Amino acid sequence: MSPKPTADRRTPTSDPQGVAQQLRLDNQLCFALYAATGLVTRAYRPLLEPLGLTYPQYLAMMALWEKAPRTVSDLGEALGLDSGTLTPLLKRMEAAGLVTRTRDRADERRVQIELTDKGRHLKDAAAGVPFALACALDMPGEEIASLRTALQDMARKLRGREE
Amino acid sequence: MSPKPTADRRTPTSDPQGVAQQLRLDNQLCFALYAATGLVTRAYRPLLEPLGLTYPQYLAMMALWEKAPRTVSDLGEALGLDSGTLTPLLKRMEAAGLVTRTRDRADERRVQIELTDKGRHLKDAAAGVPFALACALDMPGEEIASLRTALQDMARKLRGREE
DNA sequence: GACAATCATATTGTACACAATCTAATTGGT
DNA sequence: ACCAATTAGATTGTGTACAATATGATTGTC
Repeated sequence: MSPKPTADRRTPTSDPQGVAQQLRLDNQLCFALYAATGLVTRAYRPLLEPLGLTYPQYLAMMALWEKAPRTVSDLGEALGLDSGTLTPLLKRMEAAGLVTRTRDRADERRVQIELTDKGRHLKDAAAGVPFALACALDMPGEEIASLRTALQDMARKLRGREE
Repeated sequence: MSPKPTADRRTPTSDPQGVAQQLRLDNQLCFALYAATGLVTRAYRPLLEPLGLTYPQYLAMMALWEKAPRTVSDLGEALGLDSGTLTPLLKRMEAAGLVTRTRDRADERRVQIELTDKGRHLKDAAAGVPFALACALDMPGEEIASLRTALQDMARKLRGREE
């Protein structure tokens, strides 16, 4: 526990104060992000299970509640996912009776995703989810908002680099 | 573009200012987190590919560079992952020659994960990764640190609820 | 010392996630 | 009209991620 100058902890690489600290898990923003995402996903699970949704499906439904019908690629852009992820996800949601997938007559390459009545009505059942999760987070609203803004700013910077 | 009082945007459910706003993707901390994690993972990919590591494997290696040998469950606790995820991941890392997996003689239920020389030396090659990613983030160091702290605080609260 | 309970890991099944590739349809230039 | 380039989805293969279950070892109790 005492950080004495006696070198009782052998550092495999000669590294007084550089790389070893840089590569510590607890010092990584990326790991904090990774761990937080995993925990949030797990916090959603019991809330979404009664609705028959997984967490990515819930995000897709939110995107569709905002705007539907819309194409697969439009949805993919909103969620930051590609067709390899969305196609099977949407097929499962179609099998669950939440959405329909129909080819666009105007451009047969496009597939339009539309909500079914069941899918639309699920919004009412989902209305309590954000509040329930906010309770689980147990953070003041403004703290949540500032964290969200910081993450969105970071995302904007990363998005700018990839195009 | 003009937010006039004329109701030109029909809201499917009667919802003047409540659920529709709550369920908007852009208002969700969870989606900001989800999207940011995906983007960060993608930002790491080109940096880790030369090392032959995926992003979760890189996290596992960081945990092992800090402390090895350690058991699968110990590693799982550090990373927030269960054995169902770690076992195949560690087997791939074993196949890549980075770690060894050996049963503990004292308690045959345990599997000790140890770094190979190749795994240990990979640390030197990984030394530049955190800096390269910090450049990609293009954020002042103190902003990164405060974001990391905020995420760790949130994680602590979520972890407290599940035990 | 048998034996139930517990613990550590592995296995199985389902669900994301993405790179690479394929197919088919549209568009643009000639 | 033709053909190259582009675009939209689907498919395939690899790699996480977790719930549920199985297997085998250890511990506690009698």
